[in-house]
Amino acid sequence: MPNVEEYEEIRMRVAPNPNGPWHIGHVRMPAVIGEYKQRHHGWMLCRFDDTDPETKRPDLDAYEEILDSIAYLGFDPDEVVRASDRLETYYEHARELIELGGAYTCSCNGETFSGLKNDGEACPHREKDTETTLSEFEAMVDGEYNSGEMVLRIRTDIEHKNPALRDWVAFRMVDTPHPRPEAAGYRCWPMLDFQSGIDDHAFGITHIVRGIDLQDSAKRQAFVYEYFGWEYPEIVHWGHVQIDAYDVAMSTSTIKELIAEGELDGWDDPRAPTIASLRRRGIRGEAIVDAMVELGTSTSNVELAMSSVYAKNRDLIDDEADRLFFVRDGVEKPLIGGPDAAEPPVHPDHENRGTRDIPVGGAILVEPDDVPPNGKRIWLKGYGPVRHTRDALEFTGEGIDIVRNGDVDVVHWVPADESVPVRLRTMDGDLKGHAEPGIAGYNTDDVVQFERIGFARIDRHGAEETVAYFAHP
RNA sequence: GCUCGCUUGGUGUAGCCCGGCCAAUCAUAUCGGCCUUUCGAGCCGAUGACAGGGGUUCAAAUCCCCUAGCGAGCACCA
Repeated sequence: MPNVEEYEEIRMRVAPNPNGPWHIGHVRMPAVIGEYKQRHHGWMLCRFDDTDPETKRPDLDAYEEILDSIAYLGFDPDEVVRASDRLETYYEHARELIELGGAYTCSCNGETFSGLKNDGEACPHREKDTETTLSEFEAMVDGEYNSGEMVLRIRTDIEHKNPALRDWVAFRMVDTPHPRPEAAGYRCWPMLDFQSGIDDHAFGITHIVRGIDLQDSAKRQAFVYEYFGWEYPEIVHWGHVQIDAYDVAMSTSTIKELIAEGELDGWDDPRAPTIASLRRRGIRGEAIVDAMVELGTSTSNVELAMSSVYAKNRDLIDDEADRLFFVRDGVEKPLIGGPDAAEPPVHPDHENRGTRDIPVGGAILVEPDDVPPNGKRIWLKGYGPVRHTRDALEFTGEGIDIVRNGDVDVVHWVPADESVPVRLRTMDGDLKGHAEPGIAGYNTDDVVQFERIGFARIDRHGAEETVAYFAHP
């Protein structure tokens, strides 16, 4: 953040549009702001920029879902507001701005004005007197126009060399009522650049972070700040984030469509690049925050490697995740000789957590790739060495040296009779298999490590099967 | 078309404002070794980058110019 030493308190805001649950890209803002707040005793506002009841229509559930996502990341905004509660404030500022000669009402249609603007020519409404503008604006506020009939424009510089800054729209009419009952009566809505500009000043925001798509916003808002004699906050623009490892596009509307079409089970489908999905997979918010913070705030577009998130998460959960065996597509083999049970450790780094006692029975399941060729040995982890003879595995009783010498692979296994059917949901689809009986003792939200496969979160124990979500290797 | 911005290894990042300490930092990734009854973790090692070209300077990743590539805005979306 630039010039932090010049402020007593760094005040930042995250300004989501509540038009759906968050995907991974959305959390970059709260992650970075939240992290900064914690490091430098900053202040965080969550302001819902819900000023478009029509094309980016707010989703009433999203307000809470977004706050929930922020909490999941580990942050707590100091204040939460909704722009749709603050219309009167925006109107007041608009009136003041009109008095200052900074705005005028305009009834040009979009195409007409666009043409004039691109030629650097003013429209006839620009020279209206203040009284007319004021009364027309009140008529806008009172809802006397229909959508498209009248807007309030900021008077900037109609010949500005950057056409994007010329006399932009501050308020427009929207016929569709806002979904929030409290705001449903309003028809005259501010545009983002106006609303956001007013609010950033009203809340004493010192540092704004936003995407490069809003590069021109500050330049537009600067005209308003100039009229009011305000000082513009410090600003950081950053590029877009892409996430590798996902087939599904990171776009609220795309995900929404895929869910509607049944391609995805919901917002928490493991294949969806959403916060709900990561959460269900047992990935900690902190891991996401760390990875996001590492991306920095460069203006170029960046790609977040999920492996980076996984590495962070592994650090966080490895120590407490108990070990379990899970065999995918098990091949059943009779087991001849050897002990009746195995006692592998609950966690190899923490002997004091004890052992898992796995009954062996007369046969076990191993993964197809782990079945050794006839006559060759494998070491059943936590149990001992066996040799593949004809169609069975025969206990040989050799010492661990055969593994140390590199001759024998160590593989995981489960008893054929007493194992639990498990469906492991992954980004690449569901895997069926069997886990050792001890899995029944874990509850929803527990994160375990399936040895030689990876970490997973226990989702539920159903009548037919236990469901787990795969986090990462 | 007009305007604004960006470009450091596979990925991300530090450095760039205020040129030398940068034969370029750290992380992740990949590969190899040690350790290990797992995947992981740990320890050790390796791989690998200043978009290209000019200029200024004793000295350029850093300043200037050009080229290329990428991105954004020019909405009564956020």
